[in-house]
Amino acid sequence: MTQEEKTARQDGGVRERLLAAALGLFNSKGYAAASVREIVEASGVTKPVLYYYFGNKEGLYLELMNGPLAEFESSLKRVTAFQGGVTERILHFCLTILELVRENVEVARLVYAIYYGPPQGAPHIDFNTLFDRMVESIGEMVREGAENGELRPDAGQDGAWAVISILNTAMEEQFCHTPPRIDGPQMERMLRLLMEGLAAKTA
Amino acid sequence: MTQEEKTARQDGGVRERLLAAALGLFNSKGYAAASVREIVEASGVTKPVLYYYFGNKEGLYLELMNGPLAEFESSLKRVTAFQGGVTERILHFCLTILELVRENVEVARLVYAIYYGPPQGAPHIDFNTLFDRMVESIGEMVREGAENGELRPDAGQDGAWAVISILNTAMEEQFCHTPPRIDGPQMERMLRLLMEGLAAKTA
DNA sequence: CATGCTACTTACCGATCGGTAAGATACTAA
DNA sequence: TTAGTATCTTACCGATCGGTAAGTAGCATG
Repeated sequence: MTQEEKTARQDGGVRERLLAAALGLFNSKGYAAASVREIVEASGVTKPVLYYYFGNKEGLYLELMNGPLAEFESSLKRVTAFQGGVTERILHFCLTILELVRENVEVARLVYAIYYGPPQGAPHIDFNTLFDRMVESIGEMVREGAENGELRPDAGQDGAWAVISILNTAMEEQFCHTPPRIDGPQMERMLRLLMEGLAAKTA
Repeated sequence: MTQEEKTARQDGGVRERLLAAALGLFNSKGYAAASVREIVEASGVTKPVLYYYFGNKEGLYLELMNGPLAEFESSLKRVTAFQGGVTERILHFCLTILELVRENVEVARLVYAIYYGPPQGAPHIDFNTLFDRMVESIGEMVREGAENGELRPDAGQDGAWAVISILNTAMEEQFCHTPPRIDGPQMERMLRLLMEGLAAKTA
C-alpha cells in the first residue's frame, strides 16, 4: 500500500458518510427516533466507528450542527456589507439569506425542526443568536431608513418585524413544500408591496 | 358505593389526565422520546390503562390531535363570517386566529412541531388542509378587495402571501418566546403598514 | 349469590436502544 | 522484525422500549 492508499484509508470519507447519513435520518425521523444502528448501516460501517470518530450520538449531532451553523453565521456577516438605498439593501439582504437557505435546504430543515420542536433528548443548541442577528440587521436598516427620510418615521419595530415575517415564511416554505410556494422573485414582490406601505409620505 | 361514586369511577378523569400528560410530554420531548412509561406515570395510572383507553401510543396521539384540530377548524369557519371593508376583515381574521392560537398554545406548539419536524414514527397527520384553508380565505379577501377597488389591482397572490407571512410569524412567536415578541396589537400595526402598501392608489 | 362487564393492576415478553471491551488489521518508524 | 498508533470489527452489556396475558376489584343485574 502506498502513501496515497494510506491517505485513502485515513480519509476514506467515513466521517463525511456518517454526517451525511445522520443529517438525512435526523431530518426524516428526528434525533430520538433515528438510531445509531441505522445511521452506521446507512454509512456502511459498524457502530463502534461512530463512537471512535464522534464519541457518541450527541457528539455526532453537535458536529453536524456546528459546521453549517458557523458557515451560515459568517455568510450573514458578509451580506450586511451591501450598499444602496434602504429598500434595495433590505431586498438584497433577504434575497441573499433566502438563497443561502435554498442551497442548504436539508440543514435549514433540521435547524427549523430543532427550533420549533422539542429537544428529544438531543443536546441543546441555541439558534436564537442567529435569528436575533437577522432581526437586528433588518431592524438597523429600517431605523436608518426612517432617520434618513426614506421610510416613514414610525416604521421602526413594526416595519422590521413585518420584513422579518415575510423572510421567515419564505424560508420555511423552502422545506415545507415541493416545490415551495414562495420563491425569490415572489418574496421580492411581497417585500416591495410592504416597502410601499413603509415608504415615507411625500404628499 | 353510590351511583355518584360509580360515575366518579367511570369518569375519574383518567382519559383527560392521559391526554394532558401526553400533550405535555410530546411537546417537551417529541413523540419518539416521550415514552409510554412516563406518560402513564405522570397520569398516576399503570401502562395497560393507556392501552385500555387508546389502544396504543399511536391511538393516544391521534386522539390528542384530532380533538383540538376539529375545534380549530370549526373556529376557522366561523371567523370568515365577519363583515366590513376588506382591510378590516383581514385584520379581524388574523387577530381572531392569533387569539385562538394564544388560547391553545400547547396544542399549537405541537402542531407546528409536527408540521416542521420529522414524523418520529408517529402516524401521519395532514395539517396542510388547515393551513391551506387560511391561505385560501386570505387570498379570497385580497381578491375581493382588488376587484372592488379597495386594494390595488395587482395585489393578488403576493399581497395574500404577505398577509399570511405576518400572521404565520406572529403565531409562531406565541410559542417560541416567553413572552412572545409579537402580540395582537403589534401584529395589527404590521398588517396596517402592509395594507397601506396594498391600498389602491388614488393620486 | 352468580354472572357479566368495566376499569384497573402485576408481571412479563421480545425487541431495540446507546454504548463498550476485546481483538484484528493496516500502517509507520526505529 | 518489533512496537506503537490509527482505524476498524465482532460480540456483548444493562437498560428501556411498546405491548400483553392473566388476574383483581367494583358494580349492576337477574
